[in-house]
Amino acid sequence: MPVPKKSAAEKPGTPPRGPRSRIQKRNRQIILDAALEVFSTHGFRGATLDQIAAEAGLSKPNLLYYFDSKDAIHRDLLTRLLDTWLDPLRMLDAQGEPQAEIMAYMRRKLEMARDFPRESRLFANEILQGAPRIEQFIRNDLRQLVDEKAQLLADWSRTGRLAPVDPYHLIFSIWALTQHYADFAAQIGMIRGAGHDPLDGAEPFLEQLYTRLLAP
Amino acid sequence: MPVPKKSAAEKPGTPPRGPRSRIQKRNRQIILDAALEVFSTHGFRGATLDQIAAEAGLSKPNLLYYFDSKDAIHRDLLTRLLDTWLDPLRMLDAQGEPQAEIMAYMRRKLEMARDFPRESRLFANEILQGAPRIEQFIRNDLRQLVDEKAQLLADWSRTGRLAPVDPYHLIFSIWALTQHYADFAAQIGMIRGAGHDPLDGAEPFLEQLYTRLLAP
DNA sequence: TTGGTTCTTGACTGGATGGTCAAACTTGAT
DNA sequence: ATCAAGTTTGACCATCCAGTCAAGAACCAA
Repeated sequence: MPVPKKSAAEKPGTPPRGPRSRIQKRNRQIILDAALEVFSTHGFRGATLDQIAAEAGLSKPNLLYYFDSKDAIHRDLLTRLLDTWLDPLRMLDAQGEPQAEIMAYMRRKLEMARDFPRESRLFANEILQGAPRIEQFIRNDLRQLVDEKAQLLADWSRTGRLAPVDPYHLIFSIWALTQHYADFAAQIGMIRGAGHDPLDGAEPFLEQLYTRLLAP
Repeated sequence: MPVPKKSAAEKPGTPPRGPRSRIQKRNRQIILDAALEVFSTHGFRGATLDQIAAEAGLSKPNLLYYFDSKDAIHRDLLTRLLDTWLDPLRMLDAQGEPQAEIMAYMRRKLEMARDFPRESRLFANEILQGAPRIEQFIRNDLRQLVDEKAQLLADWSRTGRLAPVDPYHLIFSIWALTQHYADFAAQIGMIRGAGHDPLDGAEPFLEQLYTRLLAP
């Protein structure tokens, strides 16, 4: 009577589900980092597993030991991104001073463009393709949050604490301006010259722009 | 002694160079239109000739009868785009009234986002990938034009006809805001709901924004 | 109608690409 | 040191994809 092995993964080739080993953690992170680099510049279909493997310094079968498929890597990246993508807007505080709150929101978004340009480009690529993989996220989570904050902005305008301004376009304008510095960094860099940080002077300009717009 | 044929193209399979037949003109246009649709949503590497052929309602070999390669189609699209991409900024007139000139420039860019969203996304895709195919255009033509107009804006600011404002970031902000309505139309559409034109209300908002910024 | 030219396409090729697999190597608990 | 589990990879496969080719269909001037 053969003793059933207690061991092993449920499916062959599937890494253990529970707590991951040091190696698991390290290599998953290396792969995600490499994949972010490649997906964010070439888009999903334009990226290849060989490119990602080369970037990660691992073999292609090794990649597929840690992730089930190219799609799984991409899905993982997007999921992690969306988790934090909404935070800056969530922090817009109804109890705060309207102009200061909006300025702080703009500054948080600008920081994300500075610190996570690859994530920004990954997101931009997804939207350019019509957002096929994050449609539900946008229609549900993002839309609800924007509606809620737009309501808050409208209230602020109505009570005279903020200039009368279209709240949706105000939010869109912050997205447009801050993301531009990440997504179009290549263009800005080529125009401003090599020795120039693309974001130099961006914050003062945006402060000037929104200070003038928002004063009641 | 065989009489040399005067006829035929220089290379077999190469369409005639000179004046194109009706069919040539029509099919080239159909192909470019289909390719614009596909390239602008999937990027160069993410697009396939089969997709373009299906979109155009032609067979793949037929595509390659009119264009030498996938690359040639893409290059043709970019070339046509760049030809007109700079016009709105070129029209910024040193003789005009500063605020009105900038407003008119913003309006021209917004019109392009409305009328040519696919071209805008084609350009965005190219920049996201690091602008490999249009680097020379950006470093030379675009950079020179921007430097020249930034100089003009700086002069306007110095002589008090315009608020003191960073001229480069002023131009970038117009690019960012207007392109956003084309490139992120999918996102805006999902947030604002189905029955909504993404560009509704954009122009009044942008006028308000720049009116407040630019007043001396 | 005729005959040369232009246009169209089914069938194909070579190389890239996502993914599989079994064998080999490494690690770490005992 | 031992060995079972976890990790790595060379070789391989099926499919996709850009591009070719030769033969046939449509066009048009005489």
